[in-house]
Amino acid sequence: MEKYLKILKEKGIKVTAQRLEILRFLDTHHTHPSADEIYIELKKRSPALSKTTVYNTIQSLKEHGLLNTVNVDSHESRFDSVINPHHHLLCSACGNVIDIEIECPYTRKMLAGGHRIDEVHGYFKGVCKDCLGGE
Amino acid sequence: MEKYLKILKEKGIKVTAQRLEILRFLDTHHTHPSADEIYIELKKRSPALSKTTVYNTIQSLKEHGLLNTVNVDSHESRFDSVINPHHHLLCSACGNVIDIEIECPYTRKMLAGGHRIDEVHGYFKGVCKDCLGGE
DNA sequence: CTTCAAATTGAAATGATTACAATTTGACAA
DNA sequence: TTGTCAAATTGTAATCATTTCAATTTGAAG
Ligand SMILES: [Mn+2]
Ligand SMILES: [Mn+2]
Ligand SMILES: [Zn+2]
Ligand SMILES: [Zn+2]
Repeated sequence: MEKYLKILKEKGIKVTAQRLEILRFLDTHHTHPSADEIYIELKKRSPALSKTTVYNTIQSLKEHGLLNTVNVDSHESRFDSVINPHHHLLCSACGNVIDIEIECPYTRKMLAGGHRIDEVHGYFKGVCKDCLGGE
Repeated sequence: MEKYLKILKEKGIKVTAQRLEILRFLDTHHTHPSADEIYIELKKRSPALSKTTVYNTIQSLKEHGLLNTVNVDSHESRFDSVINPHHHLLCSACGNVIDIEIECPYTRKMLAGGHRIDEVHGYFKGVCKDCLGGE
């Protein structure tokens, strides 16, 4: 509650009820939701919410470094308020996007072949541990 | 010419003029073109070409392992007939997609945290060597 | 309380991709 | 060579995520 208000104020982002709700949702649901999933869920408690506001807020939070976009699924973007560098797996069985914490040396930003690297995205496609029916 | 005909026959893909042209274009232009770029370019010499055919052919070639999709640019897919595993950089200055040949241990498919990995995609965003104006 | 730039809203536009039905074509056999 | 037919091609229309836009509302400052 106060936590999100504080985050917005620290970043100098104007505080609105919609931004607080979206920020809270992302912070309490680490499921890498799409814009539509955020919209559907929050509209239950805030029926006046507009999908445009979801997109606007996502962009604002992204510009201030409070969330990252996950494009492992090419047909829609997903969003992640966990901003420490990590990779993602899209499970073709359950559709979930799962965090992959691997020690890839390129997880941290650096130079590769003379190019300047600003962002690193590691995307895997496969079948998650749970769907494999493992022990 | 004969090269592409041979490739299609070996894979058991029915040979058509459109498939030969698209395959040749991808093999001679390693620029990671979008479906629209392939369409625009080939339509110059084959005015009857349909964009649907470009999409259909891309899917067919992909299913037979003759091309990969590059989704470093979230708003449109790009295509690559170089099928050995490698990563990609999207330059925010010139818009080009450049191959990144790095020794990431996850370039080859393997298991990570109990999940089964079928595809590995490494996407970088930044500014390419040429646009940096470096020596 | 007033003010006003910024945020929100809903509707319309955009743009990549897919679905579909009619037409054409490639491979094969007569 | 010709006939056949499943598969490929084509153009149009539909889909769907995302963006644009103008009107309305709201948060923060004074
Ligand atoms: Mn994540
Ligand atoms: Mn490539
Ligand atoms: Zn799964
Ligand atoms: Zn460049």
